[in-house]
Amino acid sequence: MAPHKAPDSTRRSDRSRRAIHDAALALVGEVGYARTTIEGIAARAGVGKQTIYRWWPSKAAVLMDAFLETAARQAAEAAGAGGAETGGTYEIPDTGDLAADLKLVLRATVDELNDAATEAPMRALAAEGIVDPALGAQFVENLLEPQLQLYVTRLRAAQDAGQVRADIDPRVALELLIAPLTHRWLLRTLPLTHAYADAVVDHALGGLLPRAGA
Amino acid sequence: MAPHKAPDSTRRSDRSRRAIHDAALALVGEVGYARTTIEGIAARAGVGKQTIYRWWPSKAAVLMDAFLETAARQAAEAAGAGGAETGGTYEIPDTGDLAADLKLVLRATVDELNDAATEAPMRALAAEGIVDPALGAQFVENLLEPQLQLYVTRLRAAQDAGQVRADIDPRVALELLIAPLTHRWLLRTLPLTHAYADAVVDHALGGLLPRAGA
Amino acid sequence: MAPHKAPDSTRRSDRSRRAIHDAALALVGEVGYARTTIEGIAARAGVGKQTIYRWWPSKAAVLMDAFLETAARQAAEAAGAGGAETGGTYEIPDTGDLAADLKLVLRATVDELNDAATEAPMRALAAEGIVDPALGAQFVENLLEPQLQLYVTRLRAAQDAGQVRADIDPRVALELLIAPLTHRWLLRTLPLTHAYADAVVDHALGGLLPRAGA
Amino acid sequence: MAPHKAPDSTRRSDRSRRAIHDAALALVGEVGYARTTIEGIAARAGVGKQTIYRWWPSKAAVLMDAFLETAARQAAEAAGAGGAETGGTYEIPDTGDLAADLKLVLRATVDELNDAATEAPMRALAAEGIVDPALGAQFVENLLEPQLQLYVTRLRAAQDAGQVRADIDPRVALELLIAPLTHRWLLRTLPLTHAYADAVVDHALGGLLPRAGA
DNA sequence: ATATAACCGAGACGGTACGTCGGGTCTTGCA
DNA sequence: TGCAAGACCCGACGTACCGTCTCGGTTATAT
Repeated sequence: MAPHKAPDSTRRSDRSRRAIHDAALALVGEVGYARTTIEGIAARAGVGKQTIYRWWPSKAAVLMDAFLETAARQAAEAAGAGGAETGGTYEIPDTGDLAADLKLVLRATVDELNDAATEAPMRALAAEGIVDPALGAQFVENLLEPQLQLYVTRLRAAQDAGQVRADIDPRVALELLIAPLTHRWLLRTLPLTHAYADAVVDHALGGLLPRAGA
Repeated sequence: MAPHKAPDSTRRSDRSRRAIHDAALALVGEVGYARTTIEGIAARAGVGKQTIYRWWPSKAAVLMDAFLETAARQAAEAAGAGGAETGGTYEIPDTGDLAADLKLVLRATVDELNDAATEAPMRALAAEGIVDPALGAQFVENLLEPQLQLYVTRLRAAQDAGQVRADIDPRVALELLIAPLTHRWLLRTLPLTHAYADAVVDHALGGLLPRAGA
Repeated sequence: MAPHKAPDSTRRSDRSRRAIHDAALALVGEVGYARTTIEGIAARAGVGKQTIYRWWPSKAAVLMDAFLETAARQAAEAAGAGGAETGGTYEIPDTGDLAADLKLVLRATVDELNDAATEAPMRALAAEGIVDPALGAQFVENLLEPQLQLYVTRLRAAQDAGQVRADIDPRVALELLIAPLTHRWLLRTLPLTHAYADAVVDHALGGLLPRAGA
Repeated sequence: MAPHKAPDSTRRSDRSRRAIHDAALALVGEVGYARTTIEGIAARAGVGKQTIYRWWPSKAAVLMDAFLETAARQAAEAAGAGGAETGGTYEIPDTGDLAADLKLVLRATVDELNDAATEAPMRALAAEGIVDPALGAQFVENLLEPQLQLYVTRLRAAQDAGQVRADIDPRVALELLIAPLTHRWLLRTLPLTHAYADAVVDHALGGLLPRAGA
């Protein structure tokens, strides 16, 4: 199990790391994931191929890293800017009106998913994660799950406030809200709009069955 | 457009077509989608590479075709066998108990998705469709949408019977039911079980908000 | 040793045969021998590939046939025109002046070899014959040897007339005259000119050694 | 011109170069030129195809290189061995008896041409050079012309010694001697023997015309 | 202050697969 | 049955990238 020469990360060139991230994201955006190659990234970044292979195990890993870095930077900026993020990464607002809060957040999510700039690499990464379990786990753990936890938090708060039934499992509830958006985005079955986000919230909150009082 | 010599499909070898389908499915199952090559499919099928390139534009298209063929055959058999399918392709039962009917069908879906035999090619196809819009559209149109329509039908019947509120949009409702399963399957966030299917049905039908009468 | 279905040559389409010859010669002239393909010949001749494979064993054979046909036609025309040919195929003149007669014929040969129109296919055929003994034998027997025999005849006549030494072997003598031209043409060592033809005749007739009487 | 990335020849692998030469010569000898493929050479040499394409433009060029290398090595060995070569590459002997010297050398040439081991690749190269002017020029310049110059030297010496007429053009004379051998070898008209070499020398030296003193 | 060890750019290397071309065989439908 | 058409299996083409491997060259500690 010789680790086969672990490179010394203290001597790693930050300049190269950044250039590789940038080149990878740019190329995926321009020509798509499939036609993005390690050689192409290296050439574009002005970097030797070995420098990529030394630090990443695969093309997908490079891209993932680039994403995580971007996400981290954005989070840092958000935190720096102080305020609670909307569609971003920070926290779901709690105005007391659960429906309104969820619609706000899910509309922001819709906008984020519909953003042309990030769509290609995002899809590529998701697709790769679907096929490659290890990468998928990383994707979920680092990018998706933190977001989902925000919903858990918000829903628990709503339960505590009596706005959501106590026998609801927040994890299931959150998937009822999030999954339909993901579904439309990934599979492109129907357009992903604000109206749809609203409808999802309304249907999920209200349920399908006739209400006793109605 | 691109005339580029359309081959004469009346002279196409059915033997080869079938062999290619079989080889493609077998290889994807055995070594995974990424390591399945056109060359490998051709060799396994005992066929010239050109025969694949003559009739399909890509590896994904071959696989899609193989799936459609399989699905069509199963549908034909199901129709021949007469009965209403459960997890299959035919029809959602209507016993009058919507929750029970949905749980039955969704549990079957869970089993289908968890089937080790079809998982690899199914994931591969889905992933490819996520990145390639044309393929994705074909995937949705031919494999997914027909299934979804069954839910629309069943939900409308439930509405007519007063078991579902009239202001519910069946399309949205169905996505509330299906999307969470798809979500767990594609992203592998948490295990996809019968219990989860049941929970989804219960949460979706009942809604998150406290019921007036409760 | 079943001849594997000998085709019935009485039912052969003369139209196709000619079209194939023409297409073959045209293509070799236009794109060169190497880039001339059986498929290309068939397409150009408006003929099925099988029609070529039915009657010829190889691309070279088609070309050879085309040449023989052309040569035969020219010979027929020459014979019809009555006169003795010069550089052609018929007969070497005998004016009593051997040197002059040979120069006349060899100059005509030079012109023939330098003819741009026939050069490409001629070279191709020669080259193919150099590598493929069977084809080479055909080439020699049908195209070259008949020409060489004319020299034998003329040289014997010269011997009979006392213009050439009796101990000369006409076969060797003829090769002394012809081979240098062929050599320059095939290997492109130096330009192939009338002056060279004359020089070859002079050197061969006079020999290299000092003449006793000189 | 064609920038197209010139490879850095200082980093070229000598091991590969040699292996490719050897494989090429071996294959041409074993299966003939036409059935020798780049792919086959690469496989036999244990080399990637790209390594061949990186350094040579064509199969013929590989073979030519292999020949030149072999010839150069033999020349070096001959030079090292010190002595004057016979059929080889070094020098035509001058014993004062021109006829005998020429017969010696031409007989050696006959043996060389009849050598079964080198015949196939030699013919292939010659044939390729006949069709491809660039390759032919290389063939002539590097392999043929150096040999021919030896004859020029020897014939001039003979002229100086009064053994050959002063009005003889050594270049034409040499072709009178060499071309007939080449002719028989390339076109396989008649067997190429020592006796023929002798006859060519005798006919060329003595000439065809009756000698004054005879 | 200088060795000496790493990362780094560059790119040649042995490979695998690509998508295309053409070879030679076989089948179909027309004359 | 000959023929035009062209699908078929196959082998090779020349190219693109893979991941590994040298090669100098530049840093950047550790003597």
